Amino acid sequence: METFRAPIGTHDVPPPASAWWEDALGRFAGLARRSGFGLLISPLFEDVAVFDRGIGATSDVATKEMYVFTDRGGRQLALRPEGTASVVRAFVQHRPPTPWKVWYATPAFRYERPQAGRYRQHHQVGVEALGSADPALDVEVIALAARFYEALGLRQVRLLVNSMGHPECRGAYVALLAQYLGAHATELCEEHRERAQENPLRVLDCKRPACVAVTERGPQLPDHLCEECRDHFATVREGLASLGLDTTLAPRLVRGFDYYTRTTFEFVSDALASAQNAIGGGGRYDGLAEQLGGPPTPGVGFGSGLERLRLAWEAEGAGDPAADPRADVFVVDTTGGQRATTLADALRRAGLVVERAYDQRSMKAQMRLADRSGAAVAVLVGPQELAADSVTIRDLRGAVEGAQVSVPASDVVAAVRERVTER
RNA sequence: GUGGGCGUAGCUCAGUUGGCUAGAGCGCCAGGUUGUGGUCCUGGAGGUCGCGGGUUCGACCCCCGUCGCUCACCCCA
Repeated sequence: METFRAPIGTHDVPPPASAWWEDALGRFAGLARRSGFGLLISPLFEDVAVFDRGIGATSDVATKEMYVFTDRGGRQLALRPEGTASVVRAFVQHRPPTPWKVWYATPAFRYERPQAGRYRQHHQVGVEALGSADPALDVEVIALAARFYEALGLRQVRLLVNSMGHPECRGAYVALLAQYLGAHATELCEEHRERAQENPLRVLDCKRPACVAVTERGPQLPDHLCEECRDHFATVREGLASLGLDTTLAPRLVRGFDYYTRTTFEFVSDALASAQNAIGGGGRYDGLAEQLGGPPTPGVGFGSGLERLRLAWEAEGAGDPAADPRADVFVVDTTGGQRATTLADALRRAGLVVERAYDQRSMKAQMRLADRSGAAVAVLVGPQELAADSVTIRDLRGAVEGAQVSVPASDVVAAVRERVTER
């Protein structure tokens, strides 16, 4: 019989490890809600042009990493490779009142070779805020990410910031950079020797020593911003500082999507040894709504990868490994299981976490399962209890471990609750 | 796309210079216990040694191919 595996680059998160995901998603939802972000549900796939025009048709992600397919109606669609473009598409489609603040949790798909902290399907949480250019919104978005990491117990996180200016001052800088790179073309790495003029900003991102040596001595983005962009960036940094959030200026941080303007930022985990140490990132994208056919609308947001957060969390030893969800009570029934069905239902309706055995197992086997379930008490039903319409409640843990008492079946919820809340 | 490492039980792994019915721990199941868990003792189930081909009297071991996992480059979460 042929066996199947999850497709290359994808993975399952079975329990108990998935408990961490539930916890992280819950914390993120709470933080977002308290900051006035509402949940946006949107399709996993879009017209491929949403991403081409959104993240930039020349970007690596758009050119060679997208899962593109043609549906039965001949439409060219793509699985979302990142979160922002879809959100802005939804904004343009619905034209909600601004500021429009939404959060999301979504898988993202990129066709690339998997390695540590990199998958073909990964999962992101993020927020987007459209309709305001106020630097206070940049601060709010970045702070939300920082508070999320704190809430997960992460400590070894650094915040890198940069500003890419708006199209005009960046244009002037890019021209300057192109000229500089042209003069030093022979010193660049092999890949960029030819291609530097196509997209000069990309060279800033290159980690090869040859390129780094050239770009770190060349013109720096933050030094060439117009006055407005310079002020905006300064206000963002001051705002972050006022919240106790330290920033590291990263003048060559440009990130891989073309839509960014002004503020860009990246959170890196110093606990991750691999090259994939960015646990979250984002920035401003003041021209993106217009790119997608909407009115000129400023926007800012971030996305964070759950798989990498989990890796960072593990690397930091930030918490206990996910434990099995503990049961409150385990129902043992040696009379066939019908009583277990009704007792479990009653106890669950009372809000307790209830487990039971199946397949008419022996008393010993059921008690062993009860013990391993972590339940504080076992509710036992045998022929005697069945005849008397009672149950035996046995304490499995704590000071009174092993003690047991018989109660009428009608009192089971109260009797169990009393013992469970005690622990 | 390119390169390195690795594929033996559900999991983590041993397996000698190629040589007997391929092992251990954990987990799982049963018994020791005339209704009662953990610790302990005993027993049991479970493996086409990733797959295909080759060398050999003989392959888990050597060779080739292939698939998968993993790490790295590029880029990103």
